[in-house]
Amino acid sequence: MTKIVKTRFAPSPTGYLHIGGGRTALFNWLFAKHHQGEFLLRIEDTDRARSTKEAVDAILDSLKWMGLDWDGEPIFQFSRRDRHIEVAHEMVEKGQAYFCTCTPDDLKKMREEQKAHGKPLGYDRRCRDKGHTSGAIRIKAPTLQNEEMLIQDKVQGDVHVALSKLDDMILLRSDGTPTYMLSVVVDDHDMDITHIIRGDDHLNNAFRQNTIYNVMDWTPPEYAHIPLIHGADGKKLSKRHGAVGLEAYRDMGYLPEAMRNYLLRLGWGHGDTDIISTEEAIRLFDLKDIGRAPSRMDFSKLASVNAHYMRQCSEDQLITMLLPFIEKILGEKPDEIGIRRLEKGLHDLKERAQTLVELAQAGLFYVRHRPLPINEAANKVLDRQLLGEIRSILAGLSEFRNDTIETSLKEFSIQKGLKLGKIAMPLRAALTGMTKSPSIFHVAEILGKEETMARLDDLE
RNA sequence: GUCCCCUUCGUCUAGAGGCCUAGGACACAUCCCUUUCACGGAUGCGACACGAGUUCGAAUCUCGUAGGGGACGCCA
Repeated sequence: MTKIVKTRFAPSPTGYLHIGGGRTALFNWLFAKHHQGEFLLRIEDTDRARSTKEAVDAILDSLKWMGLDWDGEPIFQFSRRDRHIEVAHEMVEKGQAYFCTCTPDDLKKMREEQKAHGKPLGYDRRCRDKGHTSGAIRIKAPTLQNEEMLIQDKVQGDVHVALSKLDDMILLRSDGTPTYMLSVVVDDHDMDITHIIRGDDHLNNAFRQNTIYNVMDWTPPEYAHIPLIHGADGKKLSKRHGAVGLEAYRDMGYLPEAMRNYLLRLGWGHGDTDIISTEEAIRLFDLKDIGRAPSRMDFSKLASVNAHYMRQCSEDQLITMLLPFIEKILGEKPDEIGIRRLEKGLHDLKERAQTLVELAQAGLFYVRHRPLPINEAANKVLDRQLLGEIRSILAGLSEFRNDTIETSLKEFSIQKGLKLGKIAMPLRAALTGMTKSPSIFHVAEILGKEETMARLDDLE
């Protein structure tokens, strides 16, 4: 009988959810779903000084927005500290861990000396055999010469490290609180986590953590260390690359499904397919298809994926997502008439926007109150005399529809010996205040005869 | 400094020794469509980091070199 697959996402609540963290969460979620397993959320708040409630909320919000639902309640690691402490003492009793009385100052000095002599950095085990009975607790890392430890990583393959490289890390701080290194192992073990999928900045930690599994005689989980996401310049993603927190992407108007698709394809591939729905992703996801090289954030690709999902989205769903953005630009809630116009216009509008922000800007003229602000480019093409003639033609239409408007204005253009564009553009400027819009005949129909006339009259 | 990992178009990737004159997507360029902007369609630009080896044959295997990334905390 095989164990049920259990993964976990374990962010530390010291800030917003990083986009790389979002992808890690996504991979854990997909892997669990693929195997009909469980995906747990554990908040790693053992660093009391840096953990905040705000950060916890921000992380939860972002995960919810991404559509990554976890099983059960989030687990707060610090609440399990008694159990962690108990394990640390058990290791001391087993003779596999010891008390250390070195001060941070001592250690700093030690490291400086190691650096100065070009020696490998690491604790020199000076307290190991002193038999102290208080202080911080350190694990006794195996010291066999010429031996190595092997980790069969699902992404990185076989990775070997010489045991001599593992130092006696701290399990319990001198104030009695457990460290991350101890807590993760105890929690992952107690929670029956079968697969640890995390950033490859933790690859080295896997070896150190395995020494704890070994001492406790526990079976280590499977590891999958995924490469990090870099900025467009190939450097570690940081604030100077622009958006790093997931909530920033929400505010820039990206759709959750687009985000999932884009992040999935960053470092994971399935043949030539670029557009992969979440359902497909669950079906196809496999750790062996994760690449081993770090990948770079590409905003234009994200935008194009987003455009795809916006086009695919029903007008119904789209308007719900769009309204907050409209409201933000407008500075107030649009009225019912405006919303209805906008909704009708969405079908044509969504073809020409890549984000909800762009879509909101492009559709703003539907919800704006008269008189409409006219931008500079539009002002240049406003031929008031010609618009006057256009107005009288439109005024004469008994049926105010896309096709009747177009036909009448085409006739007019032939009559005047003008290209249709010469007529359509001033009308566009007058009705939208811009020089870019969907078919202006269609726009006029949606605005309705009354509003169209009124907007033309506003120009006089 | 020490250890670990990585390396196909600008970017994300396909590629498991002959199917590769290396495929797709995004970006870019040109053209078509067209009332503007988009969408759509067509074409183009463009990569196996380098050097040795193994082999009849290497993007694919081996070894070096170079470059990039990560880690070395009483942070996570």
